[in-house]
Order: sequence, then structure tokens, then C-alpha cells
Amino acid sequence: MPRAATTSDAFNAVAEPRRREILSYLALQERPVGDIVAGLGLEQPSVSKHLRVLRAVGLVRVRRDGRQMLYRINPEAIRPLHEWSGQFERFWRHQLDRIKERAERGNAPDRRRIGSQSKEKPCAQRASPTRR
Amino acid sequence: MPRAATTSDAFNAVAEPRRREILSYLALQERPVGDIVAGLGLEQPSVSKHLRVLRAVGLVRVRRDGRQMLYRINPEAIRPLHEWSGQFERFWRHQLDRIKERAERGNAPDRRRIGSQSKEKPCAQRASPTRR
DNA sequence: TTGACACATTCCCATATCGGAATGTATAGT
DNA sequence: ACTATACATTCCGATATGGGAATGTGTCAA
Repeated sequence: MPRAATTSDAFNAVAEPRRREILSYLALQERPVGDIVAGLGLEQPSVSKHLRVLRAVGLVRVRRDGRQMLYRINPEAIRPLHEWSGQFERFWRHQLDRIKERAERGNAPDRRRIGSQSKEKPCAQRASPTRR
Repeated sequence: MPRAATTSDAFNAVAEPRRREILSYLALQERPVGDIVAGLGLEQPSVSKHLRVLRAVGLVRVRRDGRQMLYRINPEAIRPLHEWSGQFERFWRHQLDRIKERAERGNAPDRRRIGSQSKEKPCAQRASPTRR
């Protein structure tokens, strides 16, 4: 199976960086497509297609005004995202507390490595010569 | 071009529902892979692959304990998500305020279609610079 | 060493996706 | 009617993806 459709939910829709930019841009105010194209420097068909995805998951709403289509965000559709990620908020709050605590004690903040991984093996290696 | 890699950032990584489940599961406490497999009812290779993605974007960390690999969340990596979605929080806040306001005036909660009735003019202004 | 256990990796593949280009459609103006 | 404008929709092609099955790797115990 391939990846879940971008239109399956808000999580998949905002995985695309440009769609996030569009949403942030529309957060300022309602805008016609042309403004998004000019404001973000994207191709018009590309913007239309992104907007289609955003519409499909309810992240934006449209209304026509003459020849223009005015898009606006639908903030409610973003709430699930915020609330899901919010379930981890207490953790980084605690982490901040610990950092502040250390700082107040005069020590440097915790500087351990985050991932401890910088050695990715190239994917296309064959380790099992038997099959195929 | 295809979609951005799942390993490109936290947004793409958590687009996958199972990976979100895994993170929520790990939010409770550090766990070995076997627990995730049993707890979420997934295939072991599938879990390993999901964990690999989560590790690649720093959403989880690992340590070895004998034969087991103990995974734990790295809450810091989720913050960007929470903060990005938080930029829209004020909007649904306002919407709630309006509902509460009506409730306090003794009316039933707002049941209208969002854009239909009354003279709503959310951002009804000329948006195009019209420079051509 | 051998076997069992806990995970990780590989291979295969149907499929959604994004960009680019071209084309289609609806509205406005003359 | 004709033209320009503002978007939307197609078609195309390269590519990462997730599931299933099989296999590899590393650790512990006897």
C-alpha cells in the first residue's frame, strides 16, 4: 500500500510544506488565488491543486467573487492537529523546567545529542545474494 | 516529483496514523518494540520500520537493554507541530467566545451555517493589488 | 556451540503524489 | 461575439511509500 492520501485528513494535508505556507498566508486574511501565487511565488496550477487538497479536508473554504475565488482558512479543521500535539506539551514543559532549574543552579543546560544517528546506509545494497 | 519523504520532518512523519499511535503509546512510558507490537496489534517489521522513520526525524530515541530496544519519545521534536498549529488557535478561540457570548445572553448556541446568514463580512475587502 | 528470542532489514510492488505543461471553464469588459 | 482575465483540471512521469513475507543481526542462556 502507498501512503495515505493527502486528502485523508488534516495531518496528511499539512505534511506538504507549501500547503502549510498557504494556510499561514491565508491566516492573515481571505485571499484570491492570484494573491497566493504572487505572494508565495508558486505556479498557479500548483496553487490550485494544493487548494483543492486543503478544501477536501476542510482546511479552507471558498466563495466566488466575480472572476476570483476567495479562499479563507477554516481554523476548526486545524484543531485536531493542535490537540494531538498538545498531548505531549507537558513533557517539554517539564524539560524546560529542568533546564531552567539547572540554569538557576549555575550549570549549563543539558546538551546531549538528540538523535545519535548520522550514519545512514545507502538503501540500495544487496545483502542477501541468494534470492532473485 | 513525489511527495516529500516521511523522514523529511516531523509533519511528514506523523502524517501516518500508525506512527501517531506509536507516539501516543510511547507517551505513557518507555517501551520495548514487543510491547508496541502487542499493544497496538501491528506486525513487528512494520513497527520497526515506523520506528525507524520516527527516529530519523528525532521524534523518538532508543537505548538498548539486553535484547530489547527501549524506545521513548523526544517531546521537543513535536513542538514545531504544536507551535505551527498554534498560530491558528486565536481563531477558534474567537469562535468559542462568540458561542459562549450567545449562551450567556440566553440564546441557544449558534447553529447557523458559517457563511450563510446575517451579514457576515469576515474579511470582505479588496485583496488584489491590481497592478497590471 | 546451539537454539531461542528480540529486532532490524531487505525485497517486491501497487499506488498516490507533485511538478510542469497544456488545456478547459467561467466571468468580465468592450 | 470576441478577448482577456482568473482559476481549475487534465495528462504525464519519476519516485517514495507501506504492507507482507522472508531473511539478517545481535544478545542471552544452557
